Amino acid sequence: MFATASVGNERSWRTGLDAAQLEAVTAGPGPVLVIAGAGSGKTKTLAARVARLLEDGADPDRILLLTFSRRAAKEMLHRAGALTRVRTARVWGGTFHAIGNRLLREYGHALGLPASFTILDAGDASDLFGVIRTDLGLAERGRRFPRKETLVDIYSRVVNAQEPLAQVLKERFPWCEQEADGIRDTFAAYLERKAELSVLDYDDILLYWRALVTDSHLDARFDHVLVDEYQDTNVLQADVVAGLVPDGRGLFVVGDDAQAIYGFRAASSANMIGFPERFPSTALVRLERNYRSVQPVLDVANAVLADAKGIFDKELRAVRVEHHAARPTMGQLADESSEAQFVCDRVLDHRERGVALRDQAVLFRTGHHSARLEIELARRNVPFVKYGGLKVLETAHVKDLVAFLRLLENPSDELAWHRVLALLDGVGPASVRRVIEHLALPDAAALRRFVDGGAPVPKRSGADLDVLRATFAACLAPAGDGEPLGPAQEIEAIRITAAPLFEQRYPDAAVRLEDLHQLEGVAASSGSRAAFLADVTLDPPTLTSDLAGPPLLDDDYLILSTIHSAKGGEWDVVFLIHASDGNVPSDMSLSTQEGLEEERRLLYVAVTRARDELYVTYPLRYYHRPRQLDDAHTYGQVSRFLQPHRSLFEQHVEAQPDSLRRSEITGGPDRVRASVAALWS
DNA sequence: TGTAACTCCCCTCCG
DNA sequence: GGGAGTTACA
Repeated sequence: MFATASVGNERSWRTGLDAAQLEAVTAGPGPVLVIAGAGSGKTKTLAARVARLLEDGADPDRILLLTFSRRAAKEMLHRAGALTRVRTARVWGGTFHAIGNRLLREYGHALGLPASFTILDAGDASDLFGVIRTDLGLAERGRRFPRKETLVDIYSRVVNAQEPLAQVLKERFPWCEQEADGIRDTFAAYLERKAELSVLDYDDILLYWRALVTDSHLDARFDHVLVDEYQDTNVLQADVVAGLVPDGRGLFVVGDDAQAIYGFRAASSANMIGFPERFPSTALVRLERNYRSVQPVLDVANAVLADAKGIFDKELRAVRVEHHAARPTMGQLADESSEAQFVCDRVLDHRERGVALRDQAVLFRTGHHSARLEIELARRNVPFVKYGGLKVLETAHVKDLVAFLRLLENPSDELAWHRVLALLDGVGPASVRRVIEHLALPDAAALRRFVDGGAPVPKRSGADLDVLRATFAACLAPAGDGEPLGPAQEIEAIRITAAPLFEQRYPDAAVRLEDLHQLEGVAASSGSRAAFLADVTLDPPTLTSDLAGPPLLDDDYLILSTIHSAKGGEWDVVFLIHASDGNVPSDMSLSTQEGLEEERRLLYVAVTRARDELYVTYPLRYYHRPRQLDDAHTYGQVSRFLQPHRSLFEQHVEAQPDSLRRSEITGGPDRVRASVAALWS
């Protein structure tokens, strides 16, 4: 359908490209490294490159486009499709994890991987570490063995950065160093248990994929590999890429070291900086003209980056000529409620003046920073979608549902049994263990036997047990015509039959069951149960149903997003809220210089999302004061990265409410007075 | 012995 | 607000 765009209006991939973009698009087969500043037409360039390759006769099934979100891949292929008559449907596009998953299902047998494996999300992985931690007797009283979440973090760091455990402990988890032996044991047990359960975690997908491209002797699967956001790849991902195209022929990567914001996931812009050395014949192209923002916005971005360390010199210059472009606004609000109201008011103002809601975005450092705003938006009936933050998969009831589905997929999945059986009133870890022993896992027929014969649970759990058996029975027994149920129908059956279990567990069961209802739609588009489970693990939909409700397709809605999830996005009007020191930079990142620098780049990413107007706001006062680790930072004061550059903003200072007593001002009255006084001195 | 109830503590970013 | 750890009860 997109191909029609070119009919009668001969649009080709060359249309509207500037010299540098054209150079990148037409550069030889590769290796090509494109260093693309913010707003320099990176997406357009990648899309045009794909279109050009297709027009030159490349086989779409042998083109791979790796991005950081499924959304980005979709958008790029959509745009490529509009630039050529060749169909883009068969081009491979997606995240490293999604593509890795797909390839491992197809070729994993070459590595001896089981045909069907399930994927552990971060929560499952930490549950497994919790079990191991207890089994090995490391959770005993009075002992300060790392928490299961910490174990996952350490493990993931070791794997993703490919650093020895001792080094990781020393540099990043010094308080765990004396437990190194125990940690080593848990890691060994973790590997064993994953193999027994036929599960892979997120890191395994990359590890096995790398093994697939480096150790096995499969012929090259792709002729062209294009990678977006290359500055945010880690060692493992860079190895995968290099393995896909060993001599770099066909490789095209795009990145911006000033936008490297995934250090916590072991990403390193060293991959990008070192690219020309790894691939000596690299053609280097720089995209430097900013087409996105007006100059006053770029002035702020440049100021933020000017103080950065270890970044190539960059000075963003606006191509757009807007003589009356306003300066960005810095809003100092009395408290979080005022901030939410301020943002709502301005959003609605802009809409009145013709800027659709979907051309506006509100960005923040962490998922819960939007809580106040979400309530205010819901109160005023302003529809919104939120990216980032809590994912549906991380909520208890959805994990329950997924556990049901995982058992239907793989009846030997012990972790899923744990979760499902724990729904029964009166059943705890001990009963679960008994049931699992009774079921004699692994056994493909275990679920059938459970439905037919029950299981040893305490007497008072009997009624609940019957509900559970009935639920599985409803999923196993095809309705009437013998056609097996699809994933959506299974969810429906679980939601309805197991409703009593959810109702006794969750006081707000009605809302949660409605969430499950919503998931039926997602499942319906996934095709198979296995595909749905992979989708929901690798590309979890964000949770929106609780307040404003999921916007209807084609509806106009405001975008709420963490800064991380906003990467690659752009909007006419951008609000950055909670821009206080301690939030941006986050107080958790202050201990190291590299952490601090990453926070600076994060702010840079946020600022450069704005086309026309930028608002940076922060509340003077938090009623629930964020914790303060030391005196090096305060809340209620604007980010240290912006403090010296206040003159680049219009100032909006809200009067303090009468109820605000001097002693209550976060950060101390003197500092606040000084920051206010700085406005007119 | 195992579960429920209670208390305390800590809270990032993502696939 | 939720998870981990501890105590009280069946």
